[in-house]
Amino acid sequence: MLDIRALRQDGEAIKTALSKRGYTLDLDAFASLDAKRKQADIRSQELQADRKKASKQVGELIKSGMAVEEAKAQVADTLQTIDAELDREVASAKAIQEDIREFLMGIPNVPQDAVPAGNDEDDNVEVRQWGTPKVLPFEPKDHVDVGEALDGGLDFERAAKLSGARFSVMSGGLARMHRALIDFMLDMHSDEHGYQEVYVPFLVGPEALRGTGQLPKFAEDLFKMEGERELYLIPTAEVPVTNLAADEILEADTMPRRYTCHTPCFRSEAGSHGRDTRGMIRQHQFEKVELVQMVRPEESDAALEALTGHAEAVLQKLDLPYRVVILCGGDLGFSSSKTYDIEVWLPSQQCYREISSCSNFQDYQSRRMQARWRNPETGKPELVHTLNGSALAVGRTLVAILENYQNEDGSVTVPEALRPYMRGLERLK
RNA sequence: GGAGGGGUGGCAGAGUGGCCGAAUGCACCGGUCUUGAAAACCGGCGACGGGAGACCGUCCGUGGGUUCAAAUCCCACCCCCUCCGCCA
Repeated sequence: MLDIRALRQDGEAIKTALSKRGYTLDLDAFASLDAKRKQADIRSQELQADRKKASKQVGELIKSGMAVEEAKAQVADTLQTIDAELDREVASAKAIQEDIREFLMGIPNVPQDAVPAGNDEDDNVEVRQWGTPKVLPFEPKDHVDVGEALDGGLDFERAAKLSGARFSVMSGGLARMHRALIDFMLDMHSDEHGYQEVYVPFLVGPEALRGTGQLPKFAEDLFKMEGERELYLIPTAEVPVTNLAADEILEADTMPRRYTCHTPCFRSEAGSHGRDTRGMIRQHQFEKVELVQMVRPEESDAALEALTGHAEAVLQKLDLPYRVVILCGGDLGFSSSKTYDIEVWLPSQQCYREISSCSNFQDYQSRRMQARWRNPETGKPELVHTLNGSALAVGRTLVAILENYQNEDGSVTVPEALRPYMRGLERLK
């Protein structure tokens, strides 16, 4: 959510910045809502103040010895006049406040200056490359062919029997490698990058989803539970982990907060029919190790660079070639002010595919969820900046390993860094 | 599932109809003292919205209600704790 004061003061500048992401901010609508709000606010506050004064007067009269009924009679007329108008004014003030809140909740975050202009992923700008795309001395198979050929490997048909399209079953060595990847990533972030591992609920209420920005606009992307309680399957650990700070005031000496968390993620993929239907690139259920940070505002730019580096470190240890791109305005997520995507090399597609997304949300999420810290310089609670990134999407990491580490005989070499997590196993056959 | 207790400022905790946005303690900030620090003492110190400001309004888990007046009384819901039962 944007700061309403900023919108009043710098409406035009914000509108211009938002146009970079293809969003047209209706400043006239805002101005008229805000004017209406102010009018209703002032009027209802006057009435409330008058009413309060009259009530106090009754108390004072009684105390000075007047009979209760007599004291009430003194103000009866005033109260009657006020009451006639008050209910209406308060109700309309409330309604307009709510309208403004909904209006604000529907505006995406303002892209930073560094975000390049552009409409879609084709306009994203490469920042750096790491490693050299592997050239295999044979025709590379894609991860589906590699995985299905393994002894106990990938099985999409049985997954479909259980749950339909976009699910997978893994077994044997592949299932173990999948689990090993999670362990490997969590250990790395805890031991080397200074994150605290957390375990969180996989079902959350609507308030948490409003806090991070999935609701109210993107309900169709979520799986909603049946039952008397309104609960949703999390689409990413970002939701429960970032909301740990909701409605809290963090002490400065406990910051920055850095959390790493493994969860399954559930996405309806409502808007992506026909895209990536083959294999496990785009699934309704997948595992992800997430990094989340809550930092002082002046530290968030540097924190994004560091966090992105932490995600990159996983690929470096696994020796998987990748590149980092900065998302253009049109491709930027709703709540983000700046996002780096990390894309891993897939030999079968001869291109880089997204495996991580690292974002700085600045105070956009924290304002929605009222996540604050006590600034020692001012003594006041101020909004924190939040960031997160995948480090990494586990399923896609597995895809990248299957493709980049495949051998001509159909076996898959286990990346060296992963072997300690797989009891020394060197090959999947 | 049954019985009871409870949700108040950053934390702890008082407050059972008007003088309460709220005692007190801790924490925090400023000052005195001190070579410095600690201690002691003095003062300050909730959040949000509006206003140039004086100020005004809202907020005591949430939502309704009673009343001229609600943290305080009534109703519903949510959450937490204790005991019993059940259970991975």
